[in-house]
Amino acid sequence: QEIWRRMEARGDLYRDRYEGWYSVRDEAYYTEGELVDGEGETKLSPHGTPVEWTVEESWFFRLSAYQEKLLALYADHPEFIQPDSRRNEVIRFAEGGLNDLSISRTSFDWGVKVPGDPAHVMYVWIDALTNYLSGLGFPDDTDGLVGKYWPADVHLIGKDIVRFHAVYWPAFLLSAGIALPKQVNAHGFILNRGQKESKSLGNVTDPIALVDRLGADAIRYFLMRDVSFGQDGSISEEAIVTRANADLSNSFGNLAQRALSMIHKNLDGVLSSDWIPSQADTDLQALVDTACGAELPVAFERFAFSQGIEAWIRAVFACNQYVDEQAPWALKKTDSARMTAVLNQLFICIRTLAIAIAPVIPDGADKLLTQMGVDARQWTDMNAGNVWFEERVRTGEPLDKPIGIFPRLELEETADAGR
RNA sequence: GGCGGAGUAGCUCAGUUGGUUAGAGCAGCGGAAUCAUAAUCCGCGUGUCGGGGGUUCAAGUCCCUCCUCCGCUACCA
Repeated sequence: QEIWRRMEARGDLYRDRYEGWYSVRDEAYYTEGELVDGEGETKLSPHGTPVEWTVEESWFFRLSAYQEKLLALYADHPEFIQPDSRRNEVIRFAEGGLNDLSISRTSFDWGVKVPGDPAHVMYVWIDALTNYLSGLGFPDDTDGLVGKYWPADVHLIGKDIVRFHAVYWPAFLLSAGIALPKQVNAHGFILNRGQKESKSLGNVTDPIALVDRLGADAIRYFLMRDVSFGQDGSISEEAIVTRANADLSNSFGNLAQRALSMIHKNLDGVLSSDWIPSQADTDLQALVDTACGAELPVAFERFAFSQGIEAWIRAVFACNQYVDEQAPWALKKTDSARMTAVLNQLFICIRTLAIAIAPVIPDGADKLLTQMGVDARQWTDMNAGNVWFEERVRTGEPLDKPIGIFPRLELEETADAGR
């Protein structure tokens, strides 16, 4: 209501009659062109619901007055709408002319009352979008939440609601004299085997059941790794299992398992800093540090999750390669000092890898680091040298026999592969 | 209809402002190794870069046109 009052004070609200084809079931008006012919003389909405010519008193927002301001905003702040393809769409839409918005209804009474006009309740755009602010307590800010969290860094939304967030919402805020969010970033849809999920097709995935079968880590990893953020992505159980087994079980999980096992068996689980790194060791650590401390975070910052994870998995590959080249199981008989160096070096790298990927697979990363005896409080100093390692060595806590963190996933035998 | 995006190896995709023999992962084939979750490592790709035409010394990368798919938006009647 406060925002409403501010917009009204600005002179951007006015009352008028609204008439048009209205569908009670859809709670929406349609233009003549959108209607389809029904039986006889009747008209139907695009969704096939009945419509009738309705005349209603309604409050309007002068969206038309904000066309130029919005276009200037898009031009001055290219990052306001991302990705570029969506930005383009919005600009074209705004250039095509903005009509004033009907923002109140009298046909139902549940909802936020219009100040000074109790017969009207606010329509969905107003009360839904303002939740971003009212959820923080606005206009009251005794908790300091509004000051702390607004303006938002980014509205991360689905591509189907770009217009509300990139056109209507900033216009409302401009009118009410409130700071705009810094960015609206639209992601794509997840498609089931390339098809949009729908009730009528009966191909809706139950996310809870999927998590029960495969685990949240595997699904999160797949979505972040295989779906190019901003575009639609195709999902299937086979694809998730294939990806999780290849990267998490075979490459990363097995790397941890083989390294920790050797530390447990050959060093009695005891870590040591009493070794001098060779060229191969420092090379490996540099590669891992660059991937985890620079490439991944930089990519994540730009919402390029798949690219960030790609850098990470390359570091995992490098570690496996290192293990094979150094062959600590052979060093065990020939050069136990060197074996100690190799295994401790691996321990250091595995920790870095686990911390870097923790946002994507928090459960597995947490289990692994706990198993390694790495204090969760040390997760943040990924780039602060190896101080943590000295501390870890000093504790003298031996590693127990490691337990596999990412068991290979199996597809359900049941031949529901048809769908 | 208008505007925009996409069409690259069996699959999922990368390919900077046009420039050496077009790349990665997965899958597949061959080999090594045996510490490890039958996991790992090494080697192996003759792809009409959607079709056709053009510009250029040189085009997946620019221009024209056509085909297919997708998104946003409009409409004569």
